[in-house]
Amino acid sequence: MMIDPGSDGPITNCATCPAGRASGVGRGGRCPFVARLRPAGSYVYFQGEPADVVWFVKKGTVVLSRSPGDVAGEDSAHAVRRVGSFIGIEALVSPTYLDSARVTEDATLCGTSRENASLWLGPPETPARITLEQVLRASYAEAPRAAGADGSAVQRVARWVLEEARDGRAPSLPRHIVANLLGMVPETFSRALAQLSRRGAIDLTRKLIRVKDPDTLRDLARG
Amino acid sequence: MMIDPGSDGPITNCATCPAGRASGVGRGGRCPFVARLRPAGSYVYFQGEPADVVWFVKKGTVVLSRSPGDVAGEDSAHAVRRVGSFIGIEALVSPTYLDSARVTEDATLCGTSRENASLWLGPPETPARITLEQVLRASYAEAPRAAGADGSAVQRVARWVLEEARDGRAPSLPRHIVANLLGMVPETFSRALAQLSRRGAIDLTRKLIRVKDPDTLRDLARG
DNA sequence: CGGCAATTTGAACATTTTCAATACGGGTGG
DNA sequence: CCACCCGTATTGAAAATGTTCAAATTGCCG
Repeated sequence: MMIDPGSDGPITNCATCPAGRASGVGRGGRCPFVARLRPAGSYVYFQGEPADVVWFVKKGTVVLSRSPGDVAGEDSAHAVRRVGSFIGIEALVSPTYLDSARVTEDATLCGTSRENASLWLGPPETPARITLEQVLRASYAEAPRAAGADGSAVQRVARWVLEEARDGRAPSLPRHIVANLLGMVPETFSRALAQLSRRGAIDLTRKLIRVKDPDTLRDLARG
Repeated sequence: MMIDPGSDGPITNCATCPAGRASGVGRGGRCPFVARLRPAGSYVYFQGEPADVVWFVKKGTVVLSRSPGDVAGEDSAHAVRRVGSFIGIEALVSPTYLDSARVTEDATLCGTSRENASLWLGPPETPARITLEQVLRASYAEAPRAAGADGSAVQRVARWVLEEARDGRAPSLPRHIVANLLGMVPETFSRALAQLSRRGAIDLTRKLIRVKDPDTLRDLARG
């Protein structure tokens, strides 16, 4: 399907590739990324696999999808990556891939191991690197938001409680904001919380949510 | 509202701050970021304003929200940023802020101008910087997805068509993937497209979507 | 103690999803 | 070159889910 023709300008040459240029290709530098062809329909990696390779898209289109919890069917795409994007870059901050990547248009991808990517990025503790890592962590922490896209209100709320309670966070956020974050109106949020409470998964007062029965909660989160 | 107490560990000292350490504070370095106090309820910046300052959260909580199109009311929060996060970091890749940032828990924020931040990050065209910039661009390109959170199916689809057609992109994505991206089932996507076509906003064939009347389309996107 | 704002509850309403059936288009083999 | 087949996209009607609007409740603060 197309929306007006319009071309996507594949990158064919390391000298015109941002990664290549940053590596100093042509000025004696060497780029650690090596190109591979991937046909439309193939998967580059799956959610949950060890994140061993970082990729860069030189040509084609890749769709990222994430399924709440475990390994994915092919549900819930959440982003499209085209020429000039890194994919699997979460390898820098996560031991496993956080989503699955599927080629939807024949692609040329340049890949390199996590170690080489890390070397390539230069010393840790430099401003650019800590910033990069923080930004990556922040993007991928938005997992709940991605999960928010699908599932019933009760499931999303259950997932959110699980997620937030896991690291003992104390959001102190007004309910209507949380509701918003989860993509629902405050009334719906309230009802969902009430249901979680009715089923015995949480203890609920107006000011505090406490996990009472994590297993039940997990069940409710699953559906 | 809380989910179990649990502390948030504010950063009180530049020597324990990632940004401070990366700047070499204590080893003769100097961190360009300077601290400011912000009370709960205040806004740090608004969507659409010139993005002149990059912030780092040392204490407190900030909620990011984005409204499709123009300047925001306080609708549709889409992310929470806590201690250790950068906010307004889109300043590096965008002339204006892409969302509004509102403090929800008294905060200490360290800020510095875009220029200083850029200096601080080191020379452009280094691997870490081009990677950072690419990742930022990718995160913020997910705007359509954020917009996806609210509005009716027809509105979201209209917005998507507008967005994709704007830069002449040719996604060639299967419909069920696009539908997914927009947070709806393929059937709903199909119906929405049919409606857009019925109202004369687009030309629709099974394989191609062409914008026929951008104004009508914009109206439909607005609601 | 009274008033205010946030939250919860209820019932009608609107939208989206579901499930099932049909149409379309591209590719294959005759 | 055409008929047939298969997977994708579309349409229809019923059911589920979330939203809206209005009213009642709760906790906080003066």
